[in-house]
Amino acid sequence: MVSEANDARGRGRPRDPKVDEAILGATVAVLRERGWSGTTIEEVAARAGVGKTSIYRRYPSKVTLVADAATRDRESVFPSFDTGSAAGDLMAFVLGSLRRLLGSVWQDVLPGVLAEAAEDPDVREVVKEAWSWRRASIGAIVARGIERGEIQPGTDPEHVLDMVDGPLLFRLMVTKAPLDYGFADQLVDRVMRAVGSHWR
Amino acid sequence: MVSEANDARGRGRPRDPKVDEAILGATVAVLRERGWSGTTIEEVAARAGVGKTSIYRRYPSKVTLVADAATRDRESVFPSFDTGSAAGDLMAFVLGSLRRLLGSVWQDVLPGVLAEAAEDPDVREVVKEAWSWRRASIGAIVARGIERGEIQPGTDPEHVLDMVDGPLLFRLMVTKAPLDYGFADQLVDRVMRAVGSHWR
Amino acid sequence: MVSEANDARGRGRPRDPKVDEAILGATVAVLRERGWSGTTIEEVAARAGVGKTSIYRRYPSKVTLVADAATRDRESVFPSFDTGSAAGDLMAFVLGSLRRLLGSVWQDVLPGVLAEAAEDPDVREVVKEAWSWRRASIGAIVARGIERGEIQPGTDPEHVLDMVDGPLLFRLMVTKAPLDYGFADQLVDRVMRAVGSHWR
Amino acid sequence: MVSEANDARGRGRPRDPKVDEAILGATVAVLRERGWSGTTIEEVAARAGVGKTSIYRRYPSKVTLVADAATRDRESVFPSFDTGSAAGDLMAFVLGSLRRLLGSVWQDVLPGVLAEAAEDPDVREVVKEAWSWRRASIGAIVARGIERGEIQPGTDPEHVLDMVDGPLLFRLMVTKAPLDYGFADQLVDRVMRAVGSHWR
DNA sequence: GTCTAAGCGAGACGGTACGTCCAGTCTTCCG
DNA sequence: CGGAAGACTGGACGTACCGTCTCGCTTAGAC
Repeated sequence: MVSEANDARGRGRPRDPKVDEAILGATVAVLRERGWSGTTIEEVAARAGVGKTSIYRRYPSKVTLVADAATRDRESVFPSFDTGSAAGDLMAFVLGSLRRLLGSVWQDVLPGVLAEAAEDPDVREVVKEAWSWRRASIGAIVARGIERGEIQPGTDPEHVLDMVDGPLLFRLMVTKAPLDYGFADQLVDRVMRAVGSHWR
Repeated sequence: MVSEANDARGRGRPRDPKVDEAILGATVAVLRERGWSGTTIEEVAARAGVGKTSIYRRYPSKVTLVADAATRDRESVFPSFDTGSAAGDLMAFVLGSLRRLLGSVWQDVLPGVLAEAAEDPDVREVVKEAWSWRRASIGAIVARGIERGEIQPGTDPEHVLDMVDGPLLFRLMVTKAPLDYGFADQLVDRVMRAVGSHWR
Repeated sequence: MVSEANDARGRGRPRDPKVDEAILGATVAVLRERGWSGTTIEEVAARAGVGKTSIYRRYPSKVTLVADAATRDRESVFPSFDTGSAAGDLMAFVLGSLRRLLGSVWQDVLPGVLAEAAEDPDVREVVKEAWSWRRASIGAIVARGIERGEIQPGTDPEHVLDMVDGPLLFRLMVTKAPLDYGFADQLVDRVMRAVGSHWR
Repeated sequence: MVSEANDARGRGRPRDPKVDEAILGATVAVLRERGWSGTTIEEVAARAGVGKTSIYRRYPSKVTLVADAATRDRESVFPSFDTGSAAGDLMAFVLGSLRRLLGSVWQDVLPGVLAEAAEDPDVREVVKEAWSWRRASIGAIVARGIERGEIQPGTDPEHVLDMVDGPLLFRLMVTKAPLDYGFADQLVDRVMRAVGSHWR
């Protein structure tokens, strides 16, 4: 997400990668102890031992900074491996998601980021980008499932994403219901009932 | 949510109901044209021709004000009538939800409110409260379905809520995918496959 | 110079005179220990235990704040009393001026204020205002001198002001030559030679 | 004032005189359209098509840059020629001063430079240096006048400088009264009355 | 003909202060 | 005493420059 091809190799002093690191590190630290709304650019800058300018030069807004920091906090992406069955793949994906989510700052910042995204199209773009790997993973799982005959041909991966991430988000942001193994199990069961060829 | 019972009938000048109205009206107007984060108590007060004090006397925070205003914007609650079948009841519920949501300020306001709720337990309480009628409606639908033998006994209404409001929220806040008749149809189909006794 | 008729007696909380005092006091203190350019609104606010807003509400700029503070620092105006002779009056005026100037913050801030005045017409107005009592004093002295026959009729007080404040300013800002009794003596002598009827 | 002797003739690339020119030209331009305080090193650099470093390599501060630029803007120094009488010499000097002053950026820049000088001893040195030719000119005029018997022996040229540059500065910075022929005439008259042997 | 120190434009760096905006509270007067 | 007005403290915002520091390059005298 760092983007803007750094190999512009334009003239002038190049950006110091240590500063990049310091900013992201400080951002994660502040997020952890102050939460989304308690996080200010000012404090991040102070904590990173960096001028505010150096942050604004890299990120146009708090939300882009935080999104980048959260993305890097843990390597949020994990391999979508082939377990041999669609249900297995899904289970692995859901459990992996939960594990990463619960351990990272994403859990704290997601509501704030999504709120911002609702108002700013640029942020929306960032969010979509950040979600694309999930879309891709589900797509792969569904494709393999169809090949194996476990999932109905013509199944739209987007709907599967609705079924997986929808309840997850709902619990995270509204009901605060637990995101545990039982939840994952039910999720997989529902998906397989909805799009499976001969589930149970 | 209109604040505490006004019939304290204490001494002194009673609250002016015109002020209540002016505040709520101005809040909705400002929300519509500035969005959640662009809405400030200051502007609402100015627009309503009211002192900031008169707002703070009624609402402890922006989020409670907005929640009240949004709730009244359209009567967001609607009766959950009995259509004769579980699938019909669900369809009615989902379509009603969509109709109310898409026409009201809730749609603009929800992400912001949920973000606030993630950090402030008081707000979380408000949100839970605001969601309770949906929980109740789903509960009633499920109960009738079980009675009729359409829905598996022991079905947890909470899971059904996950399946209905989860994707809805996900589309609203993340993918911005359409919330239309087709979506509603799929939603109902999935729910019935997941918890129906002999769907299709 | 506080101006803006406070007796608008409009509704709303009236300005707190303690805040006025705190601001001016802090300004003088900061000026003394940091000098003109080292004085920041930020520090004045902090020192006064006052929000920056409360300063900006009263003064549109640093220079107006400082001008007001300096004016009040010592009652810079002093009575122009009648000593019986034009030379005596002038001497009293010059010595009084020196005494007040050297003891107040004016000495430190004058260059900065005048620099600002050179660029901002509003500030120029403030300066003119602040100088008007000197113009008036000289005017009175000249008038009395003409009456007594000591000063040539038709003498323009403005020129006398040139002769008095010009060298004073020049020494203060350029040569840093001493502003002492000898200087005052010479000043008076020159003025009397230039506009006196029969000096020496 | 062009900075230190360039004939160090050390190794390395010599300074590009085009850069010198570009900097000074841009400085004058920016001074004219933005005034003293609106002039920033950053803009001068941009306007000159030059790196900030190239300016800082030549001038340690804004004030030295500006002083140099202003000095070169017009050849501010002019010969103090012998007109045959002290009054004539003085008149020539004053009129020359006015002519140079009013046409150059000095007029805009002087207040700012003097304000800086009030706080920074290094700048004060620069100012004193810049004023020395005036001191010298007046000295020469006074010396010739004494020789001719027109000016009282023992007259301190410094006082004459007070009487000439004082009112000039005062009008320039405080009263904004006109600096015209009449003013010059009065100035000369006053000086001659104050230090002349038998004026009129 | 290399070497090499200095100059060059560009622009990132840590900082500081700016003036603005809101939050939520407090204080006045009017009805 | 309720309500409107608006001043209060406080703190983050995003901007603008400061003066310093790399960068990769050019220039031209010294070797």
